[in-house]
Amino acid sequence: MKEFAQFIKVLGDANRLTIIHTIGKSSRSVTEIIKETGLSQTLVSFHLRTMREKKIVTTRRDGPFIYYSLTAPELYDLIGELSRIAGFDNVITKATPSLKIVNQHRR
Amino acid sequence: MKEFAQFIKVLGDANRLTIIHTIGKSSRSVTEIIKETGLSQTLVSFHLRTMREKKIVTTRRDGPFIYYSLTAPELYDLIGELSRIAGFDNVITKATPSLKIVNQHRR
DNA sequence: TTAGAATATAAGCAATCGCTCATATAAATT
DNA sequence: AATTTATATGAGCGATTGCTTATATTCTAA
Repeated sequence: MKEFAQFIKVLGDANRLTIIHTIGKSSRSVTEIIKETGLSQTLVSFHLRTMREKKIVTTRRDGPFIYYSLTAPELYDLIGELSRIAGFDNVITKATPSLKIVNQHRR
Repeated sequence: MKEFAQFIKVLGDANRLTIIHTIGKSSRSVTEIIKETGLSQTLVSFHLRTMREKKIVTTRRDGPFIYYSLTAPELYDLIGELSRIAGFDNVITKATPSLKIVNQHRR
């Protein structure tokens, strides 16, 4: 039970949900995730690690790129279902990551 | 998105999942929850509050008792689904507090 | 073999979380 | 009215989380 709770807890973060949304339909490289979410490289790698450790995502290397995808693709729709019954009108499939770019910091 | 993430985060706690399991099929008073989960009164009330605030549970008063139930009953099965696809063999519908000890030894 | 991309990791810190203790409120019983 | 039962709440705490900064690793190309 504790283990399952931790699995859910990892899902319960806005940035990680954004990443899940990004890789949900088909796998994406880290660079692509960074571009599409507007999150910093370090932050994306940071979150990918914790999701990797909980087996939420898996990786495949292709040359210099590492592609991330959901370990269980059904998870994507299930989160959509969850947002629906929780009264959030399917956040996961609607979320617009482009809005985040505004919040980004300059280097 | 942030709001939805917080909703999920509240689900990601072993004691709260235990409580959800307890009230999942039909509503239970706080006293019943305490008995069935083995958690302290204060801890149960504490968790019920955070679930109330996130609208995960709702209450109905009957005399001195306050009965708690899931705001969206489908949540119960959905969590079961989630545990299944996450590879936890439907923790929510199987785990009773007494079984928790057993499950720790298995696996 | 060096440079430059792509990605990961460790350390440190503020914010949040989960819990307990003590106390408060509300309804039922006497 | 006083007591008992049922439930809620606030304050304080150690633990965990999410983030950033700085640095490391891995791969490709020149």
